[in-house]
Amino acid sequence: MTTREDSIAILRKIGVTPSPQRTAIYHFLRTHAIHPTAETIFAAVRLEQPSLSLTTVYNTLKLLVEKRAVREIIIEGSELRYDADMTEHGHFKCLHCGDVYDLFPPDGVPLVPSVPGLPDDFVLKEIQLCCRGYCPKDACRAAICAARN
Amino acid sequence: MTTREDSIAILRKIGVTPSPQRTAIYHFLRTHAIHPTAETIFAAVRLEQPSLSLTTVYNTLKLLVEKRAVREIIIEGSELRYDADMTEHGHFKCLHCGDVYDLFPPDGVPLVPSVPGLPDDFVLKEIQLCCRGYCPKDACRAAICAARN
DNA sequence: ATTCTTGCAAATCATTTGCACTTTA
DNA sequence: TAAAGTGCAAATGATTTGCAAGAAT
Repeated sequence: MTTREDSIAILRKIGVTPSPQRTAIYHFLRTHAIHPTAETIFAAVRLEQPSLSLTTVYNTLKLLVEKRAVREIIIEGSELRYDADMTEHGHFKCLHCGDVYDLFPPDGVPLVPSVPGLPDDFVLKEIQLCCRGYCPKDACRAAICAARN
Repeated sequence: MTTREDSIAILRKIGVTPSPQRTAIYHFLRTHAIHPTAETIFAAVRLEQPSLSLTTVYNTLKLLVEKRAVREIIIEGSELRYDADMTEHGHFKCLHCGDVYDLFPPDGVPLVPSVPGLPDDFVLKEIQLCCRGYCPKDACRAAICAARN
């Protein structure tokens, strides 16, 4: 489940005091798998916590990333996005509509089975896979031809 | 070869007027596979062109990316890096020393053989693969244990 | 002479920092 | 009441934009 209680329990487990702000931010991330930016999180959580500051959003995100409860993902330069789903998965960004999709490999299949060209003496800790292309929406399919210029 | 003449010829071929600034920027990228930031390029090219402005570096990079002569790569958030090598390859960043390595798959092996979890009706245009871990340098290997905290 | 290219200065956007205030243990 | 957490305002860093001056066709 993904109740607020669960989110609080996880925060406690990782040694983060579940203040109202932190709880709201983390719970928002857990219930909205939309890879939000700090700004998006701020706008959303502010609705229930009008006194919330952007600084607190940044502080909390930094803390959660350090505690490995949240992952920073890079989909395009210049802004970081956040994801509370720590299972291994990649991302796909539609070049037309801009939507970002999660790519979950089927059970038992690693996201990247092996990294071609990585020498044996390198120690791999994490993989970021981000693909770009066109999603199946009609408008986006139509844009494929237009992009061939 | 990677002579200045070659760089100029490529710029001509893609319809970019090879001004001294553009030529110097593009040639720097072609001869320094170090994934430089705009700032790094600026500092380097400025040595031979003291009047060069950072704006011109950004303008030129944007133009070269549009013309697909250069690729924007994202290795960590907050800054874009540039790469004139358009062959398919990934990157590996050492979490200890910060060095970025290219990952060239052996001949005939695709960088990512298939993307697990990508539905058939998505059209794939490009893949960015960025790995993190520890490189084989002694100091970096030693840092692996320290990181287990 | 018109268009392209450059470069300065100012603007913008995401993020961080310094510090004072508030809350909590 | 000491420590932790929050939030405002200012600072920073990367990039973009507006615009005037210079170079090229």
